[in-house]
Amino acid sequence: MRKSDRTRAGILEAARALFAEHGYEGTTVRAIAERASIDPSMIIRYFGGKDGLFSLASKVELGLSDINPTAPVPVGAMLVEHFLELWEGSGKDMGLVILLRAAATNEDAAERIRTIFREQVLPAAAQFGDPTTAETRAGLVVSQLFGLALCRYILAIPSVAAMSRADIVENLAPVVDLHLFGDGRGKSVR
Amino acid sequence: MRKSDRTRAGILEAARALFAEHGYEGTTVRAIAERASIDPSMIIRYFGGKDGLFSLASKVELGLSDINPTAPVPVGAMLVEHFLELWEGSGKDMGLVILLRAAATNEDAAERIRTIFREQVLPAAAQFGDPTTAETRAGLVVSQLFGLALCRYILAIPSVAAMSRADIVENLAPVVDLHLFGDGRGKSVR
DNA sequence: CATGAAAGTCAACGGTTGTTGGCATACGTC
DNA sequence: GACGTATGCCAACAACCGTTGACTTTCATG
Repeated sequence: MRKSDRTRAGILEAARALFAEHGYEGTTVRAIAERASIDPSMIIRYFGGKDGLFSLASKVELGLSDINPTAPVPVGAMLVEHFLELWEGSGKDMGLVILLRAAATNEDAAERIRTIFREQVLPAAAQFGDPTTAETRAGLVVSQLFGLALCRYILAIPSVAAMSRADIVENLAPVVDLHLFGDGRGKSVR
Repeated sequence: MRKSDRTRAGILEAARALFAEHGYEGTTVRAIAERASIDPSMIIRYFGGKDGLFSLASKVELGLSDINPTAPVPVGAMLVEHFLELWEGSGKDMGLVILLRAAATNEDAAERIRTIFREQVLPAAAQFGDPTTAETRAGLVVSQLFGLALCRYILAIPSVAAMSRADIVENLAPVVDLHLFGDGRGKSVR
C-alpha cells in the first residue's frame, strides 16, 4: 500500500497543475496520466473517474474563520494579503485558480464556488457592519478580489499581472474596506 | 442570396447564445446547427469553421472613445452604467460575456481580451490622472468591473446576481473613481 | 419551360474523449 | 520458493468532435 500512495499523490499533483492551466474540459485524463508517468486507466481505478479526481483536486479552504474583526490592523489590508497568500503564497494549492477557471464552463464548479461563498465567506462577513446587508457587501468584496484574480492569473492582463503584491494591497485594501463598511460607517481606516 | 443571409444571421444568433452559456470548447458545432435548425455542414460552409464563427460572434466594441473626462457627471458612475448597459442593456450582443467565458479555457480568447484592453481601454484611461500610472489604474478599474461580471453572470453568486442596477452603480462608482484618481487627495497610485 | 447556380441534406471520415476488462509483473507473507 | 494480492500496462470500446464531399432540392432568371 505504500507504493500506490505515492502514485496517487503524483496523479493529484499533475491534475492540479493541468486543471489550473487548462480548466476541466480542457484537461484530458491522458494528459494527466502522461505528466504523472502512469497509465490513464490508473486514474479511473484510483479516483473513480475524471470527476472524482477533479473533486479532490479542487478542494478549497479559505481559512477565513480565524479573522478577528477587532484586530488593530485594518481589515481590508488583512483580507487582501490573506487572499494573495492563498493564490500565490509559498504553500499555494491552486485550489481557487482551478475552481475559478473551471467554473467559467463547468456548472458543477460554479456551484462549488457558490457553496464556498455561502459556507465560508458569508459567516465571516456577518461579523462586520449591518447584518441585513452582509450578503450584498460580501458579494461586492468577492467581486473585487475575484476580479483581480481573473485579470492577474487567468486573463494575464500585463499591467495587472506585473503589479507587486505590495501595490495590490495598497490599492485594493481601501476598496475592500469601502465595500465592507459602506459609507464610512463603522471602523473607517486611514 | 437573400435566403442565405437569413440563415447566416440565424446561425450567428444561435452561436452567440450558446457560446455565452457554455464557452468555446463546451459549445459544439452540432448544437449550434440544431438550435439554428440547419445542418452542421452549413456552419463550415458559411463561416469557414468553428473558429471563424467564434471570431464573428465574439466581436466586441466597448464604445469608450466618446467618453468625456470633463463631463459634469462623475466618471465612475458613468463608466459603471456604461458597462451595465453593455452587458445587460436592451441591445446586448453578449460579446463581452462570450469572450470572458471562453477566455478562461481558451488562450486565443484571452489574447483577444488583452488586445481589447490595449486598444480600447488604455487610450480611454490615458485621459485621466497621471499618464505614467494609467496602465495600472486601468487594470484596477477593469479588475473591479470584470469581477462584478464574473460574479453576476458567470458564477451567478445569488447576492450579486440579485442586485439592482442602481445598487451596483451606487456601490461601484466610488470604487472606480478611487481606482482612477487615487483617493482624491493627491495620493499617487504607484 | 429550361437551366444553372445557390441552398440545404446526408453519410461518412479521421481523430480524440472517458472508460473498461484482460493480461503481465512486482511484492509482501507464509 | 510458492502464492495471493496489489500494481501497472495494453488494447479496445462506444461516444462524440470538427470537417468533408457527394448528392438532392429550391429558385430566380433567360
